Amino acid sequence: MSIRETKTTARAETVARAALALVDSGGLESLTMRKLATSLDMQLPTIYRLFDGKQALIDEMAEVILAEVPERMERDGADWRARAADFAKAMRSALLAHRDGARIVGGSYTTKRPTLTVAEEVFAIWRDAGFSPESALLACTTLFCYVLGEVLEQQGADGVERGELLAAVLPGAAYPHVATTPMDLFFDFEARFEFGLRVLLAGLSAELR
Amino acid sequence: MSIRETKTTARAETVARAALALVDSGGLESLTMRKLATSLDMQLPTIYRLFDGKQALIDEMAEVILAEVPERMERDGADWRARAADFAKAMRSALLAHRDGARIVGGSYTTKRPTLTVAEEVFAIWRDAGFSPESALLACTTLFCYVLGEVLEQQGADGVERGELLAAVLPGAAYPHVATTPMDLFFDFEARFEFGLRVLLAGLSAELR
DNA sequence: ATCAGGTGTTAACGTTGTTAACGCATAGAG
DNA sequence: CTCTATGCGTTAACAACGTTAACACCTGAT
Repeated sequence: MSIRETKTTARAETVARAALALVDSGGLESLTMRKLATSLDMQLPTIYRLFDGKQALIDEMAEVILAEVPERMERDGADWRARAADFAKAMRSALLAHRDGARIVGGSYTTKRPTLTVAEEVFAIWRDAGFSPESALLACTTLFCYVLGEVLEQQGADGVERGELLAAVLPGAAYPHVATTPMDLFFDFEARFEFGLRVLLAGLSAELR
Repeated sequence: MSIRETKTTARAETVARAALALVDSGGLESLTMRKLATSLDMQLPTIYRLFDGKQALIDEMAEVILAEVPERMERDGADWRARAADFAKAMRSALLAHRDGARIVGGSYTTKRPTLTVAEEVFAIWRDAGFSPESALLACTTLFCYVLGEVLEQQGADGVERGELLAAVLPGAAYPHVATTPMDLFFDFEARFEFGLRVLLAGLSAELR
């Protein structure tokens, strides 16, 4: 029955949200089926009645994260470049909104409604701009992979002491170029994203001609 | 003593290579300290004398993967665009050379010699092309993150049945743009990478001016 | 010959993901 | 109203995992 089906998935979504809260406070490695169960005042095997296993849980968590992407889009630009930038920023902020968000999304593979909704909206951006269906798909995957990789690196650097990297760079005789680059920028992830997004949009402009 | 130090790291590298062989045949989740020990005919705690824990092992594996990047570069182009493409292809093939290679590299964070060697060589590409130190760094991180994200998606799609995705797309009334895009291209990762690389290089050309 | 420091081994601890088996309630059929 | 079947929650347990303490060994310097 359709009503019972939505009821079940709504429950699964609640559990996935609780799992995300656990990850937010302790990182992905701290996510445990037992902790999740006690945080929800339910018993362990009850969770296995909602998900086929831990990976299915993580897939649902990825879905919850991606579902926030359309909500974070502003859609105020008519220009396709503004619309694409809008999407990229929304996806980035959705991934950053939860600790290890990029690892959760990148490690799962899903084909449910939120993913398709995002895909539909993003395809429209490039189709409206005049890209061919093939180029629109490729533009979509390129931007998606870049944002995913960038946030992955940012969230992976969270637990790392920056002095460690900067100190390793100091013995500069062997690495002259490394020694003369401003490594503070390496940790300025806003600047990195701004640069990468600008470069990608410029490249896509060239592709359009 | 320096000799003893290199001796130890050479042993650690051997163990990391054996771990990579295990991952190659069974995926990253199948990597177990116990299996690794028996595959090397050594006892479990011996491995803990070489690595502080499983994450340190994975860091070393990432280092082994990245160490192959310079070896895979051809360095036959004088044009900075050819050199940058050379690096990107070398990094991609190094990540693809081992199952879950992108997850291993993306999930670890290291500052040892192979990483710095790669960084040095890649920085040189853009510095020689006339980029400022800041732009060279940002160009490097942008390209790195894109390649990482792209390979991550490719290797994540390995275990997925393609018909599943294509079938999910079929109920096309709700998703007109999705339904009219050639989804086979989604799994043509060579074409995806070629497109993304071209776009990035075009965008970086624009940045140079 | 003695002693110290690194190397390998045995055994175990606490946790993890996952599942089998059982009891309960609730709803539909007679 | 009674009987029955179907789904849900609970108890208990399994096998496997990462990690570490304790001990035995061997080698090389004093």
